[in-house]
Amino acid sequence: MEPIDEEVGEGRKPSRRSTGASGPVSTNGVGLRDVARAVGVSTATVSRAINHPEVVSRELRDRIALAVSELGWIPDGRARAFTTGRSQTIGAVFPTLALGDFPRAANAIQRQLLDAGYTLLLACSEYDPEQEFQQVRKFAERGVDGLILVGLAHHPDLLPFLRQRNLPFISSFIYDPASHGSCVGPDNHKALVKMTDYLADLGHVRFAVIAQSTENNDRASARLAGIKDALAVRGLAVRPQHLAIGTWTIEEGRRLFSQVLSTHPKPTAIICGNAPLAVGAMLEALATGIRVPDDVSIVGYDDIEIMSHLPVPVTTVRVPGEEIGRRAARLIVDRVEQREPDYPLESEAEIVVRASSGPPPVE
Amino acid sequence: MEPIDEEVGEGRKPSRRSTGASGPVSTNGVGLRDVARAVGVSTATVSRAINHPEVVSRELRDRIALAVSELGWIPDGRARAFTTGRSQTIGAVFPTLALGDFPRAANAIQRQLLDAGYTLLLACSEYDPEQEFQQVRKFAERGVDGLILVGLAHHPDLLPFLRQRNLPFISSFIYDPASHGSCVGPDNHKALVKMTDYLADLGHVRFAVIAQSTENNDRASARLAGIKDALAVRGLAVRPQHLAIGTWTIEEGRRLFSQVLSTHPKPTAIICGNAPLAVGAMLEALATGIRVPDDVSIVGYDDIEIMSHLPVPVTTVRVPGEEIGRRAARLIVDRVEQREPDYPLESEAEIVVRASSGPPPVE
DNA sequence: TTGTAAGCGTTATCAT
DNA sequence: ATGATAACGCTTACAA
Repeated sequence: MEPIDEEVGEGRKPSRRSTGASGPVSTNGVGLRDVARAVGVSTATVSRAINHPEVVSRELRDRIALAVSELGWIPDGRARAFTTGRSQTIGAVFPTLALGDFPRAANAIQRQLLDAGYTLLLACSEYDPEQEFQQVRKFAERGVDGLILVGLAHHPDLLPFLRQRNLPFISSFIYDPASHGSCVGPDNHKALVKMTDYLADLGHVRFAVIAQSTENNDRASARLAGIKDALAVRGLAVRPQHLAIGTWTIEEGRRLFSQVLSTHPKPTAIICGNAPLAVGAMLEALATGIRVPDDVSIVGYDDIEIMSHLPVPVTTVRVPGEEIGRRAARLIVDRVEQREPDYPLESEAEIVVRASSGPPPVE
Repeated sequence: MEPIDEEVGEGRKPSRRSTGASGPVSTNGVGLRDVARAVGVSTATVSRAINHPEVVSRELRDRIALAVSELGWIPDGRARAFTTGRSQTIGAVFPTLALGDFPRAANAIQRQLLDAGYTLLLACSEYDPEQEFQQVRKFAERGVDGLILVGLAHHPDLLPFLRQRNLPFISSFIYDPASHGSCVGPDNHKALVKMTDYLADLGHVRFAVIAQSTENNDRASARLAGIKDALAVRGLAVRPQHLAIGTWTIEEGRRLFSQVLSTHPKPTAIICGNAPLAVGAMLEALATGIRVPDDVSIVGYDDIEIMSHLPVPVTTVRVPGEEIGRRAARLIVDRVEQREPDYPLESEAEIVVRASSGPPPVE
């Protein structure tokens, strides 16, 4: 009844490559063929039973499922990716994992992707467009189905590259309505307008800003612009000596804080461009006996846990990192699978008012 | 001179799959064939020119290189992975990215892998062996060449699974000489023996421990055991009411700190099992007017930046996360490529003494 | 509902 | 040094 390939198929021609146990292939040795042979059906049927169960008869489906688990067959993702042209893999390039909401978001992305049947490839650019591009090329070579980037500013060759290869991508941690639905995140500019307005409404007029470099960082730029624009509306501006640019460490925050506070006239409100800078500023104030908010108000960006626990809890912009991550993952998957997103892409950045901000000191 | 396949090869049989521009294939359309045709050589030669340049004549190599860049050919990683059985991909499963040295290590792994020509697949287990196993299976399906895990305690089916599929893996953030060179990290037990000895030598006898659950976490277990063993040597022990188990948030640290400090007799030294717990303990002490180290000494684990910047800088165990990450990456690559590691696998955990620890108060 | 067989892009063997 | 070609494991159009 099934003498079909008794000789042809029995000992599937020994591949020249299968060098035995030490060979590169980790596919366990059992393939679709083996399952098919065990059940006495064709590989096509087994494949269908796996990928389109509804189209295979119940009885066969069960026997196949049994054989699969008995033989311990696991689909070979490499072969699958090869034949289908899909790797079920998404690449993400973050500036770093050691800052603000990035770790949270990365986590959320990965979980969400898992649910959608995808796996996350992760890399960091260290805020260097060159590195980002390199990572993206690497990912493209690896055959990712889509990419999650951070921000909209990239290496000049990056977008052409992606376009040419027809590789879907989205930008995260930024929102720009102009970008036809491929952005997910907060409107950084708006967020800092809000924050600045809040401080100005308290009566502040001399603002200092300590922030990370805006070079290659459109989120940071947008935030700085938000501050300047909000001030401009009121006829205010940040004096040059009140603008200090640095990195994203606590130490830097301390340094820049004392730097801007050693000017005359002193600023009465200090806006920090990221969480470590804010923490550093706060701790430096504490250490040097500067009273917050009586002498100076300090506000930050990113609501990481420490912000609310410092001796003087810090007013900050809360960016919903997890939500952004989840949405970024959904969005890229939807684009890859040619579905329209049916959820909001702009994440509300919220001002969390805590004890570190108050009216300016009376002069 | 080259009429060879004027008709056979000219229009490579239109694949039934090439559905045109919207197809799933993002391989840009240009394949090795096209390069070969353009140069007038066989695909084999082009392949060789790419992978074993030394075996191709200089002249041809150059012409091929030219054609490659002109046509914008990029190797199709999926096809490559398929034929070679190697995906040049390493999977890593971390408990979380939002704790201690994990982000740093993940970063370092990724960089190091890049240098070695590999790409990182990253996932989180949330300290759940079930999730970890699921992620590992996913990675195996995706065809990773090797795995970086954290710790030695895993789902019971995990190791058999990896062994059966002959998939190389290493354990990180832990050191166990017994595990024939597949571990890289600090000896957690030894580290806390050191720390406990340090405190005991200062004169402490009543130790409290606030730490995360040791369930499914052999690093945490080892640390706890280290404390207990070091104390036992001196005939000391942690009283039940001085042992508080929780998670890894600052808030939890505050809660557990006040919990153990509300006992009688009070502990004079508090060992915190991770960084957020230590930060929380420190901030709670500060907030409630408990003097550190005069009333109580507080020590932590992991030397994240905030530790040295709190109003009272925290004595802690410094684990070289970046070094661990780099070594983990090198080690797994070496195993995959069947090389012997020629660098140390044990990372020294160092006690960083700061102001938060001192002699116990005189009674 | 199931089987047959082509084809995915690359690598590597073998022959030249 | 180079070319012809099989093979990798799976999916899917088409035939039955």
